[in-house]
Amino acid sequence: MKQSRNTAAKTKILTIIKDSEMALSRSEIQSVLNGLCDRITVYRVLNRLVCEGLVHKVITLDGGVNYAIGNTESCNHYHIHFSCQKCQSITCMNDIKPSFQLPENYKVNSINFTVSGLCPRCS
Amino acid sequence: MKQSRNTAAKTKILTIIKDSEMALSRSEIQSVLNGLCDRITVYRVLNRLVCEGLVHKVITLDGGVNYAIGNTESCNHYHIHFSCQKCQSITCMNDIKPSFQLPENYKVNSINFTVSGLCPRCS
DNA sequence: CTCTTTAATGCAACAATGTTGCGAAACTAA
DNA sequence: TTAGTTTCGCAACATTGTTGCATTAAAGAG
Repeated sequence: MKQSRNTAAKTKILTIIKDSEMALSRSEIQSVLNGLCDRITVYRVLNRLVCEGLVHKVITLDGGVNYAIGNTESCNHYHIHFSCQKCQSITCMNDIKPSFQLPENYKVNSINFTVSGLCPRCS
Repeated sequence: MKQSRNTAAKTKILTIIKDSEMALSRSEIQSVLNGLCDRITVYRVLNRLVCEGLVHKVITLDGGVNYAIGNTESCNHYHIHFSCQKCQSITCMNDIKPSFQLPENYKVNSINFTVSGLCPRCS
């Protein structure tokens, strides 16, 4: 395993994600960076952060990829993402676990559950 | 509202989706078409089929867009998609509805619930 | 069956996302 | 300070998805 370094880009991007209440896309992050680094570097930093378990991906209803703070494992297991149709925000609802019953013979590894509607601010 | 026509491409694509047990991507559909029509036409046909409520989109865990037979409305409301990590198949589990409890003030419109793991054939 | 209207198609062009290779820069440990 | 490795920026490329425009074809009217 490669040793990872704390570069300016990585630190800044991690801070941006940490300070955001909602999951952000690569381009949203990029626009806050004010040219601190290249587009490709943002992709690579995000991949590294996901690998290192500091950040996890959130897939939006239309297939967009967003990033939020937190470990992928704990995230994939039984928590809900809320997607507001008005303000477009994606929020991790860490405490809410859905329940469901699959037929036998299906082995569950992870789930991705996105609920779409109106958040408290917009409703 | 535009009047829709039953063209060769549309008929063939609808048949492919109907006959498939799992949700297919644009490129998978394309490769079965054997050059019957253009890439752009496939996109347009798929969009039309979704508009007409004959087909619905399924977003995979990594943000890919797949298509499966059936109405979007009925699909978005409370049914699960199963994604097999081995054979990559995406299956609509029409009968299984997850249950969950959101905080007050959240208004739910639709859900997208994808469970990932091993299907019966692969486990 | 032919004509007319309008939807559908193919092509070119474009935009956005995401990846890879490579040389240059920067970090870290000795 | 030096050597080794990681990260960065750039160029290039692949894939997905959309739009405008001229051409083709479906389907109803006569």
